Amino acid sequence: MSDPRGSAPRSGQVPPLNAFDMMKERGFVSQCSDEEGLRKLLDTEQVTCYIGFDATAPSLHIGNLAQVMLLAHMQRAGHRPIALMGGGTTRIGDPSGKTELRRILPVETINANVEKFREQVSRVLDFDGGKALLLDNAEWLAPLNYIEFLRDIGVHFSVNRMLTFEAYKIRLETGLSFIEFNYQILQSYDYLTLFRRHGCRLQMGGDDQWGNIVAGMDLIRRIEGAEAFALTSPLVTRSDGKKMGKSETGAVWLDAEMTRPYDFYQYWVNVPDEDVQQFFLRFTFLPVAEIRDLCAHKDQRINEAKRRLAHEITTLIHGEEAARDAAAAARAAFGGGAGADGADLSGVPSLEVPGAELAAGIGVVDLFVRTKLCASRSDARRLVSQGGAYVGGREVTDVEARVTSSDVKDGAILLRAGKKRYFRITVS
RNA sequence: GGGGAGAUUCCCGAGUGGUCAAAGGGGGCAGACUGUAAAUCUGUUGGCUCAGCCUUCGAAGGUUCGAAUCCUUCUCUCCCCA
Repeated sequence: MSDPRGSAPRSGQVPPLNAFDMMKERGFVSQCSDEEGLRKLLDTEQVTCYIGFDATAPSLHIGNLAQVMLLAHMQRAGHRPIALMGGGTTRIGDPSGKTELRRILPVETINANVEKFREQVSRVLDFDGGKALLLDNAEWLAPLNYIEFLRDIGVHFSVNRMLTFEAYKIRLETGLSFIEFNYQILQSYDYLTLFRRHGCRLQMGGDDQWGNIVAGMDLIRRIEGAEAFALTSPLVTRSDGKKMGKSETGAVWLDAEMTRPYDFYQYWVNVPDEDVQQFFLRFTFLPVAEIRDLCAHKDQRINEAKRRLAHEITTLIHGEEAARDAAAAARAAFGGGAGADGADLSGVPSLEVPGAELAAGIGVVDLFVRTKLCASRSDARRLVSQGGAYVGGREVTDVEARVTSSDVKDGAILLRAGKKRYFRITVS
């Protein structure tokens, strides 16, 4: 249970017959091209399904993780997921939901991103023995011949119809370049290719992808005369209206360098009450009944559930040890009061400062800036004057105050900015 | 190709010669209230050697005692006509 990967489906296991209902129960279903048809298909055979991922950032963030989790849930239900990296389509840019032209990334950057994704997705999906596939659409998009493509694929697309899609309608107001306009055609071609090569018959994605997915489905019907399916999930939203995956400091990434495991863990602990169940369902593999149980309580006990949620997801992404460290650090910081003696602060970011320098004394303002707790000296002054700066548990009220060796406790100094941000200074 | 509109601080968006580091909203940060939640209220939100100084209003020049505001050129964006 604590290592979700441990219970991945074994080969030869008979697929449970209700993958569709599982998705529905866990909140993954928003729109479906043919609910009955898909349910029947999922009941009768192992279905290959895919979701595409952009390669615009050097790491997946937790919004993408929602999609990866859908694939993982499908895998556990006995089906075969394909994670398709958009190494090729990213060279174009998807206009869906965007109001501005996306800047086009250099090919080398895209390739590097694809490699990072490959590693991250492997943490959640089990690729052993072809139980899941990881592909890059650059493989078939890059060598495309323009004339042939127009002749074989382009003929099947009606510009009139494409113009009716909401995504393009919006962009029509502000401007839509020709290559962006082709995104849907390329994504459709992806689906067709996966159908041909891997027998993929289900494409999933977020609600914003509905148009693109359906277009691919149509293409398969026109060219191959075969039935394929489309299914979209509601975009993960937070009840407080904050953008999913955006923390105070920006997006929450899966990469430990970009978002420290401690912050990753804290993100989930700080989720609004109303969202806990929804996140459990989509981001963990816990049985639905158990989730309902965990989320049944209001008031303080819901925090219990939040910690469990954070533990499950952090374990999945960063491993059990990192999750434990993060939990311990959080307990130390919030549990027994800030900087309680003997607290385990290993998960709190830290900085080493030469003992000699400390002996001479360092201005609080300087120190807070050095820890990145404050963006500038002005910012640090502001923090102090507003009563949000703490050194070793004591509030600092004087901007001119200095931190010296006498502030060291157990070989370190714990700094705090506001209620939640901690930083540890160690002496060398 | 022709005509028109515009580029303002993290975002949106006021601002047409001094009282502008620049209204208002959003977001962020801090404080109060709490459950490391939400909602709400308050303060704050360019930088610094901080009662003062420096750098910002697409870019570069110019006019002026003084420019985000006026002039010139350039770059980019959008709209309309062809």
